[in-house]
Formats: sequence, structure tokens, C-alpha cells
Amino acid sequence: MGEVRVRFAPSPTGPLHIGGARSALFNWLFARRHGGTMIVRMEDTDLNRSAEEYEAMILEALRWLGLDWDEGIGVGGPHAPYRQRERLDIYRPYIDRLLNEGKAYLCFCSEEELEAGRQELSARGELPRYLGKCRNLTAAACREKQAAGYRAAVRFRVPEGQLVVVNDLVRGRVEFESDGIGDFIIVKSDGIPTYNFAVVLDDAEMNVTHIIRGEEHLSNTPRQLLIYRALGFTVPQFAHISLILGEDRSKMSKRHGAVSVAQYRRLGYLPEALVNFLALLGWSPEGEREIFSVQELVQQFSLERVSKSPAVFNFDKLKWMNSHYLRQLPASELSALCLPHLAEAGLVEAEPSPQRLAWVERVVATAREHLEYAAQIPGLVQDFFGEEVTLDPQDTDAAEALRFETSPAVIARFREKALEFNEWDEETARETLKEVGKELGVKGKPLFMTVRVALTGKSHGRDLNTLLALLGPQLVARRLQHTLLLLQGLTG
RNA sequence: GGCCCCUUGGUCAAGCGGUCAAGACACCGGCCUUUCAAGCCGGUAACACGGGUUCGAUUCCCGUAGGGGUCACCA
Repeated sequence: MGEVRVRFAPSPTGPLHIGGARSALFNWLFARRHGGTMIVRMEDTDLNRSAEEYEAMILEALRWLGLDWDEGIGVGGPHAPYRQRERLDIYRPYIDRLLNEGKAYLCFCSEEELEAGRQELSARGELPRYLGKCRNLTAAACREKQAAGYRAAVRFRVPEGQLVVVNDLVRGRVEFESDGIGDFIIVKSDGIPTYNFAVVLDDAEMNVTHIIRGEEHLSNTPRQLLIYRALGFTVPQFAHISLILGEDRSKMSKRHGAVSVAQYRRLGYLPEALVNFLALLGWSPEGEREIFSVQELVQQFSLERVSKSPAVFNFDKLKWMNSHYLRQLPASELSALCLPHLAEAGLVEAEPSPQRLAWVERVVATAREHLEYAAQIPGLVQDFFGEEVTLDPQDTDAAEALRFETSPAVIARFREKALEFNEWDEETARETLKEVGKELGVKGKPLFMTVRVALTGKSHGRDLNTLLALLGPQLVARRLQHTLLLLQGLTG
């Protein structure tokens, strides 16, 4: 393969979508795999919907995912500028050329006229398409209209009776009849080119060799091909990857839950997990492995193994994959990832002391195996916070554990013993509890489960010794006392 | 509606004429564990349908059905 040049060209009309992220990823993997060039530019020709803040968000999301680029916004390059709105002067000569050669023409139809035409056609049961009203306007008529103050859009004159063939790297040969395509607008009446036109000019100017994008663009491709043909440009290779679907099999959108990369980041997903997951959505490596580092993905990626059929976004699998990466994270990083969520839940102060931070790190570490994404942390470490014990009414095993004949004695005695310490480690805590058991002749469930429930109100939770150690003897004593009073209230 | 794409378990997905049709997530069961989870072991579960082609179709071709995309002065 010769020099590879690919691009990711989102429109800044919203945050980076999960589908866009996958397109970016596939382009990036392909570029890196072949030692090619990755370009990032913006399709900001929609003045109404484009916003600078979205551009910043998209770029930030790409960086967070680890998808860097060699040319484009922020890094510059030989084909700058990389925002379509800043490239208007570059487009001008091509527009003039098409107009002069009669391959495009001015259209003075108003929005209302066009709408009326569409209505009429569909009322008669015919397909809505441009009727070609301005197709054969004379130059003189055009000048007259313009002099009268009418603003014109530019339409591409679609040649009749042509077969337009897309040789798609993932879909194979796809044929379209030019007769099925109405003359389409390439420059809006405000002088700004439309997407279908500008994208061709940019890709040609920037020598893009491979266009890897979502399948929704497949139907647009013949229009673009016609423009390549009209301007005599070299046609790049196309690869249309299938769509990402929601659980209900319709195109992934907001109502399917978290749909932007930023949302996953906020929830505490790791970029390497998202990248790994997205890579496996619509592409599959050889072999049976599922977990791949970015470097491994780069080594293995190929368009030949990209699937044609759409894929449902499987939240469960993403969660599983994220939990896998979470388990590999050093304790300090895991803690840092979780801290904002603990602070938000009001469990930990926003700027904890070093000692407190060290303690939080240990607490968070106990939840590591249970954690699917960082935002879940408050619910998982609740037991480590607070003075009081509330018996979970749903938890029948818990109530049972406090109803052993020996329960009050176990709790009272362990409390006394705990009071003798200012601090203790897991070892000491365990020994102390065992001594209580020996003293009172209690072991097994009536000993351990009773203490667990007396401490947390629940029959399930973190390892008891860990819990004791992290709670510390003084808090343990206070909680036990609290439960003791609770029990007296029940019996007395 | 026209055009285009797609169709293997609930989901992702391997397969590229001959397989007992991989693997992963989820689910169920067991082991481990003084709880839970993790981990390990095992289990349930699929080629949309109908015609061809072929000695032989999940695999190739044609229909049907279903799903999706697109037909904007949006991208």
C-alpha cells in the first residue's frame, strides 16, 4: 500500500458521539497500522448548528481517547486551514469552473417554492425530488434575476443515464443510477458550500487516500463521485462501516442512554476500555482474544475484517471490559478516579488531608473487584462511612444474625475490647475478635456474621477484617454500641 | 414510497462449500470463600424463510420477509 492519508471530519454540532468516536478510531488505527497520516478537520458549514464549544469538546474527547492527529486543527499542516468555513476562498475557483462548464447552474427557487413542489409530488404519489425549474435558465435570465436582488444557490447538474459505481472496501461493488439522483445544491444561497460538495474538495485537496466513515454516507457517495468526475479528481478508496444501534436496533441516539464520549468519561470509564470495546464493534481480530492494548489493536487492524452488519451497543460488555481495566489500575490512580464521585456524594471532602487520602485509597481498593465504572463507588463503599448502623429491612439474613442468643454478648464484649485500642491493623482486629469468640464460646456465623451485621446492618459486604481495620477500633466500638442500643430497643 | 445496505444464540462475533457451527458479554449451576464479588470449572442458547447451483450449502445465486440508511439551501 502506498502512502495512506485518512481523515476524521466531524461537524461541531454536538459532543463527540460514540459512533463518531468509532469512525475516528478506525481511521486512526488504519493510519497507524500503515504508517499513514491522520487528519482532523471540521465540517462547520452549517452556520446555525455549529458551535465553537462543540469543536473544543470533540477535540478534547479525541485526545482523551488517545487518538492523535498529524495534520489538522491545532497542529496545522500543509493543507491548512482545516475548518471549512475558513476555506471558502479555496472552494471559489471550483464553483466558478463548474458554473462555466455548465456542470452546475444557479437556482433561484425559494424555500417555499421547493416545498410546494415536493408537496405536490408526494400528493400525486411520486417521489419528492427537484423538478429542475432553473435547470435551463439562460445567462441573461440569471443576470436579470440577480439584478432584481434574488439570491441564488448553485445546483449540480446530475448527468442523465449514468451508472455510478462505488467500489467499497467493506461492501464491495455498489451501483447507483444517476437518474435516481436529483440535481442537488452544492452552494447555498449564502455562498457557503454544502457538505457533499465541500467534503469532496477537501478530500481531493488534502490527498486523502481512504475515506472510512459511517454507512449513513453510502447513499451520498454517488453524489460525491459525480463531483469527483466533473472536476477530474482522483477518486479515493471508500470504506463504509456499519452503524451502531441501540438495544431496540434503531440507530444509537440520546434516548439509548449515554451516547457521547464525554458522558462515559464522566461516569468513570477508562479510555483504553472504550477504545478496546469500540474496536470490537464492527471489527474482529483473528483469534479468540477480546482484550487488546491500543498498540495491539494497531498491529492487528485491517479493513478486511470489518463487518458489514450493524452492531447493537452492548452496555453490559462495555461495563465488563471497563471493570477489567479498572482492576489493572494502580491503587492511587483508581482512587484519584473515584475521588470526585465520593466528594460529590458527600462522603469525602473535596480536598482531603494526606492521611485521609491514604485511607480513602485503601477503602477504594476494597471495592476494586466490584467496580464497573467510577461513578458506582459511593454505593460500594458506603459501609466505611458514617457513625450509625441502619438495619436493611430487606435483608432477612441480617436480622437473623442479630437474633442469635449470643449476639448481644458478642457485640458488647467485642466493643469493650475494641475500646482498648486507638488503632489496629487487620491482624490485631482479627485476633481480638477471635479472642471474643473463644471467651464466649462462640464461633462461625454467630460470631462473624453477627459482628458484620452489627457493624454495617447488612449480611453482605467487604472482607470483615479489612472492614474492621479501615473502620478503626474507635468507630467500630461506636457502631457496636449503636447496634446494642438498637437491639435493646427491640427487646425492651 | 424510490434507491442502497444488512440478516449465525438475548447481544458482540468466528466461519470465507464438507466443522459435533469457535470465542466473549449476559444468564444458570458447581468449586473456592466465616459474607459478597473476583477467579476456576461446567451448562442453556444460533445459521430468518423459500427456491436454485453443487456429490454436498451457514458459506455461492435469485426471490420473500424483517431490520436499517438515504432521498434538505443538515452533516
